[in-house]
Amino acid sequence: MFPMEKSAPKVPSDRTTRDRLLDAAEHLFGIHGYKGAGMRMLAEEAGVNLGAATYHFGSKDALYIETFLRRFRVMNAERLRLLRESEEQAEGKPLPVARIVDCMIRPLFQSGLKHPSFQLLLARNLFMPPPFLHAVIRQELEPNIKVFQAALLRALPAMPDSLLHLRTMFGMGALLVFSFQMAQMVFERHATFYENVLEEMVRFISAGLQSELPPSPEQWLPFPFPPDSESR
Amino acid sequence: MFPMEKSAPKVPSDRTTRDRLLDAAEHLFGIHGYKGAGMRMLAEEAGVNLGAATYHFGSKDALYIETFLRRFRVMNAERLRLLRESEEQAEGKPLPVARIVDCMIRPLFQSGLKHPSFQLLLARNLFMPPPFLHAVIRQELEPNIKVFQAALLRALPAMPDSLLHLRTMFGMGALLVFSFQMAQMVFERHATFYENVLEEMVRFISAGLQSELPPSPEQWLPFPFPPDSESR
DNA sequence: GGAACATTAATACAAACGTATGACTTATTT
DNA sequence: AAATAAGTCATACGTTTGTATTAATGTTCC
Repeated sequence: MFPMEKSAPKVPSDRTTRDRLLDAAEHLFGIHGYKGAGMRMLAEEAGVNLGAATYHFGSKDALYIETFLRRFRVMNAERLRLLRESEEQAEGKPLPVARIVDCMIRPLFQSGLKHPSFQLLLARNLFMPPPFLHAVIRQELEPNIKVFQAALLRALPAMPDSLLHLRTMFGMGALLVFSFQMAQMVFERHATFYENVLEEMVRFISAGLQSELPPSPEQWLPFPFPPDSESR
Repeated sequence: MFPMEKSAPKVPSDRTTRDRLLDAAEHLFGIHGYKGAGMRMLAEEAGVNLGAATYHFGSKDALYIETFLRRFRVMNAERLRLLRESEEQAEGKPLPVARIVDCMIRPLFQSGLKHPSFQLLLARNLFMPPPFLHAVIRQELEPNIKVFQAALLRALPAMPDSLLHLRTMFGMGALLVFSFQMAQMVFERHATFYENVLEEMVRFISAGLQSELPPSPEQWLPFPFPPDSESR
């Protein structure tokens, strides 16, 4: 029933079918969304048989999750790596806000230039993940968010937690929507000076984060990220 | 074949079936998206027959468009009204950036409190509209964007067009994603001090828009809004 | 009151969906 | 070389999809 139930030394065999399926899934799920891309469509684009998908992944959901995590994990790891590297260079001193934001954003830009389809998929899923993905994303993203929040709090000691949380979410929104648009530009081969755009985005978000504190004490509930859409 | 081909003085009759269908569509399309909500689901929630949808709207696409435009139009009109009102009060002097941003954002907050389902629908469609909606949105949004861009340019005369355009887009992104999350909070009856959040968002976006100009001349292509997803 | 129309209702249809199955071919192992 | 496993393939099943069709029921006006 399942591909490697016993023995199976190192998944040596395919390396083609399975990966071609993943690539096709990344591409088509990114463009059409989870509901918009059917298994037959994927199989055709990948040039494999319809049954191959069920064989290698078990179900559409599982394929979707795997497609998403494949790059999401390395992107998050890269984010942490950059931040740690910066903090080592700073030798104990709190990092400037812009630097922290840069560490957060840069991997997304880099990944977007190499894998625009994934960037579409990513934006889709951070915005409105299908229900079965929601927990996965949260679990994968949570440690990341914690670390960056902590770094920002060190850089902005006067800012209340809840306010920073809200502002971070605004920044995420700007980043998210923009990355979606950028992916389509990359897709259409509209080469642009993305380094400039990245700098500009860092400036925008940093300015927002550092803007003056509100006169009245802020009062609101925490907004979860990402929100779960299909829940109702 | 069609409901009011001739005579048909004033569409007097229903006022129930048709509107119940629109309400159900707003609710379910908002939550599940275009692909996620089927005609039978809508009919059941509205408490009407399946055929009624085809009869009153012709097709699923048409129903979707009408559901979207019903509130989108009045929201945009309200935006323009607020801006014009502010400009009259200013008597020729350029408005402060924060004021312009407020006029842009406030109607969305108000609408979100009254019609959270529509807010979900709106965020969905501004982010990744189904292909058949793309042109509609663009046409409806274009004059609005022009007016606000002009007002911002008057407030920020030193800023190059392309930079303002990019920063505006960042702001849109923050607004968009947040409105999606807010809608779900409203849904779950988590009453919060939304006026505070609104102020905070105005502050964030205004700070981003007014942040220092880049040292090097910016160079990039214009990013379209909204981007068309399904196009590839 | 009956003709003309507007609306609702029940049912049918072809297409697309995700998944399951069993036969066939290729690899790997002993 | 035989045997076992891994992978590929064509095909089929049961749902669900959006829409079309046709009959039944209200409603309106002369």
